[in-house]
Amino acid sequence: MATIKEIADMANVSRTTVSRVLNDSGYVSKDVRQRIMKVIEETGYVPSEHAKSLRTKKTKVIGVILPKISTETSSRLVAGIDDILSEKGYQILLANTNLDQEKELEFIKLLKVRQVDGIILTATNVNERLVQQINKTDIPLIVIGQEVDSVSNVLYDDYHAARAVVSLFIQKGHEAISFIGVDESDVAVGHLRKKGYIDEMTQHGLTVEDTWIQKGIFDIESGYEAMKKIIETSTHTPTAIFAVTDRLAVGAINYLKEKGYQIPEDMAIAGIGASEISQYVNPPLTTVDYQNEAAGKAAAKLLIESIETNKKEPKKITLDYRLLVRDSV
Amino acid sequence: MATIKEIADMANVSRTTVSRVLNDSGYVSKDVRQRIMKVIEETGYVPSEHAKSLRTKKTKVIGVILPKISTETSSRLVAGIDDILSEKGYQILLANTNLDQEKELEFIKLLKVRQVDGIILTATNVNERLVQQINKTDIPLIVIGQEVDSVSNVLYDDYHAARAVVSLFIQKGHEAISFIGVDESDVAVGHLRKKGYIDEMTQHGLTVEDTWIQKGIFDIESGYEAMKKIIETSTHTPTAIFAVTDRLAVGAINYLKEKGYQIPEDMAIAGIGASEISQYVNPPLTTVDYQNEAAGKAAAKLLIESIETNKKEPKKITLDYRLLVRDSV
DNA sequence: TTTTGATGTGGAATCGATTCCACATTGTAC
DNA sequence: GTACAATGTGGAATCGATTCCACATCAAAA
Repeated sequence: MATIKEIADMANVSRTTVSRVLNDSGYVSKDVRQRIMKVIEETGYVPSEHAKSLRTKKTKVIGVILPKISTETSSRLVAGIDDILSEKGYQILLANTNLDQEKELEFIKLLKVRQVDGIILTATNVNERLVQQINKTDIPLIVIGQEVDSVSNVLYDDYHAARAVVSLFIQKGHEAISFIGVDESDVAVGHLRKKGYIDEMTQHGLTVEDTWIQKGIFDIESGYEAMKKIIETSTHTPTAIFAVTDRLAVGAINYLKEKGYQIPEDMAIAGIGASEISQYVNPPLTTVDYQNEAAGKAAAKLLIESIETNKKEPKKITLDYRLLVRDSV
Repeated sequence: MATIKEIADMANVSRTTVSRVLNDSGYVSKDVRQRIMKVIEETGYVPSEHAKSLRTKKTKVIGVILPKISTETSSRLVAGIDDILSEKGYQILLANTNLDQEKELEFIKLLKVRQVDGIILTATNVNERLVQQINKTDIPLIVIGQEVDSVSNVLYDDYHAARAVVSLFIQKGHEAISFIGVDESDVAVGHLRKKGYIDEMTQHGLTVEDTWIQKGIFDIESGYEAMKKIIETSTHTPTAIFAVTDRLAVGAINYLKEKGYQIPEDMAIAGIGASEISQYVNPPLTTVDYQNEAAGKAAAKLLIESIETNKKEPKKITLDYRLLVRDSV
């Protein structure tokens, strides 16, 4: 791989001049410029990014920290991010925490060392140490999906989405509505969606039995188990189930079908996420579309803005959701 | 961000010595080592990757070129790759071609410039220019899913998988088996799977009518259209459908259901890919599991081996497949 | 006592770019 | 004809590490 010096020698000019052509800065005469261009063409020379980064402190790389790579949410998000970023000549450096909280911290450090121009963090739960680490990071950083005061966020409207789902059930005449959630340390999915559920119920004067609220851990299996618990332990069997993710809902459906329940006649059910399977379960699942790709795009745009203008004040964007009403209610 | 010089000054030693501690190479006395360590601790110093890369020509970054980010295949693949890579301290730099052939070439160049330590390329179709570009790349490179002579490959056994599916149909008594494929410029998915289909049919002395073979373009919609064509144009309506991807199969199912066909009674159907929806369509789809995650892992291992041993001879790995027989046949 | 080899440390070149400054040439206005 | 700005080019420092080589100690071997 050739270097700028070699190009300079071949074109009989100094490195400075080659550099000028490369970045078209400063004055270079037509003649010289063409001579240099020609040499560059012929040799297929491309400047080393590392040398450039070392000097300029810019890398054109954005670090993206994900809780898990192989989920629809993540891959849609990344698709959205990449869509905007690639347009602006940035590339994505992937960091997969595999739901390990420690790794979030580690990766932020690692990405700093690599001098990425910016970081997009999809956080699951936000603890004190993470916030500290975020605050002492001078690299532009966007957090998706969870609120962190000091930086820009792209947020889903978990609270209102949850209320909308419950509201739909109530409209359809349901009163005994049960809930499958996740741990509340996940503020967005665990806490806010639950709060939406509780508030909507309360506002309509509906009571919630303790056994109607169960927890899972994001996978289909635990949705099945949660549903089982609800059915087996409730004195009043509910007539509707609100699961905070589609996968949990699918698990619940599996259990209900196994026990001979008709959906939606015997039990209505809805999830959140608009995952692909939600269309193909039987009956098609009512869900909320969070438009992750749009979220990714929004985050990328925020980040680029922040990088290019070097502005500090954090912006908060709350995205729209769409309730997809299908046959499961 | 501190530099090695500052650390050296604070510890009253030379940069050389600090570097020695950092990489534990050469001789450093206990005293000095501890003194330096202490300063490093206190300042939270971490060496700049760029300066390091500039000097050592190593980046601990692997470029991964994907045809499309947000597909199950890709995300599983990446998950597998990351699994192995992160263990060895490598990170992934993502490059998404969005099915644009030109971009494959571009990205290979770009990744070179960024001096990645290796490249994993998931190619869709392999043309002359791509092979040329690959050959003149001195960076270790693995191609997944398509055969390229000069480099290491991780391959799916498309041909035999296709035969296995067709064989299953035949076993179940089907003779009129039709085929929904994709363009044959995609050697693996388009050509090999078709060849497997044809060969298996021929070997059993079964004839294939022209109209039984239709093409789609990887999405559900085109599966629907292909199925429609088969039904509408065939003089002999087939009794089984082999679609080369699950999505195509799902599209076909949608059409068949719409027209009142019972699956598998009136029409048996199978796909390839073991995508998540394949479990949740009704009836569950018979398909082939290619274990993409395993493929990703295999590719990553090959790549690391190639990087660390600096060996050249290309290796070919053909992965196992599993036929998942479900209610659709 | 001298040699030798292991141990310990620093100086300075190097990687491949960018960029500040100095200097040279040309054109234009007074 | 002089002054001054605009234009064009190169020298050399710089970014932050690694690494070759030289040099200094010191203990054990000859």
